Amino acid sequence: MFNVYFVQMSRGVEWALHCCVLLHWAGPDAIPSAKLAGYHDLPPVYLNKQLQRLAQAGILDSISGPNGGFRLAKSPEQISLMDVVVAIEGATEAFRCLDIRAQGPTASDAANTHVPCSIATAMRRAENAWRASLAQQTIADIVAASGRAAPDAAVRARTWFGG
Amino acid sequence: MFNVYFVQMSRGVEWALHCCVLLHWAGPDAIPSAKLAGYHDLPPVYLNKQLQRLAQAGILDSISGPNGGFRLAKSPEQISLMDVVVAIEGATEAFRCLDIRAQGPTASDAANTHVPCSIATAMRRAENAWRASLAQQTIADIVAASGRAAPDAAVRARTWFGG
DNA sequence: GTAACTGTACTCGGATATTCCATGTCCGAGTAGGGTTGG
DNA sequence: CCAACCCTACTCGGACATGGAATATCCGAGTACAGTTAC
Repeated sequence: MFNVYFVQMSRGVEWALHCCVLLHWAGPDAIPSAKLAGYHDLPPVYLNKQLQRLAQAGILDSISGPNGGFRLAKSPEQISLMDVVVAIEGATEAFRCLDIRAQGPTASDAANTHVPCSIATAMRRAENAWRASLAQQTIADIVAASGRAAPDAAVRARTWFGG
Repeated sequence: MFNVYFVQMSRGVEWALHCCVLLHWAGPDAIPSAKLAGYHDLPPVYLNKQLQRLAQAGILDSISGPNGGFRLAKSPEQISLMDVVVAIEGATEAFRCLDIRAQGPTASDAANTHVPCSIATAMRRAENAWRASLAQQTIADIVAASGRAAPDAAVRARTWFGG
């Protein structure tokens, strides 16, 4: 019925978030994945794979050929952290409930199968809190916070990509 | 500096929570891991491994020898879901920050290294919401909710373990 | 001089190895209880 | 009959295989620009 675990959140999520911020700072031109990877010494082809997922999710535009690359498909205000997590990790519930109550000698007890599992409910409550927090925060918030913490970061990034 | 991902929450967490509830229902006597496993058709030895961690965390008492097994070391009110998650998964932050800012050509920029990563901060905020929800809920709450949903569950479990 | 064409270099995109961690298993250490034997 | 001893069975506990997913990589498809050539 329910399946509950935590799926691993790959480090690709962190990469993707950084790239979204960098793409915003870099400006409207498309940036090749290799160049984005070079900014943080990430494996270029693997980063490309993560950016593909963002593109499929409609968060980025992908442009082939010379002068191609990736660029933001929406404004930073329209991209929540939840969107990025879902794009990379998939829409599967982080906490899947196996409903192990349905296994074993007591599985046939009628009361079990028609009543939601209290443990799944409790874990889902916690997960929903996590999701709500992610959904509230956007790339624009990250950009703003970074701007306050290190005002020159945007200029440095833009310079690096521009040259 | 920081390392941020989501570590996988093993299904062992779900098993552990179910076992805590079952141990409460079963009464003060120790229950062998094999018998707990049989209740939900779980791999006995592997479940034992998870229960070991709960014992090391002080959530369960482990008793060797005949008539041995595991029993709750605290009252259900004193065991939060967070305690169980930490016991199984370890105390590592679920979201580890790799701080990829410290890599690559811009790593030497002084401003970067002394300022907290905005992305790590945002992700940690979400994770803290998750942890807070887990910390608020206890095994006693699960027991109470299960009792409301299926009043005979406790009796059935006790009977099964007693016989 | 202009325009069409061709070739090249560069980009994404999906199919393919590799590594690592959760999962699952096996055997050893320790213990409590019962049976046995000697007094 | 009683008590001390030993032996067996049962439990946890840590060390050892296995599988699957995340990680990393390679090669093919498509495209835009530049150079070339024909008119």
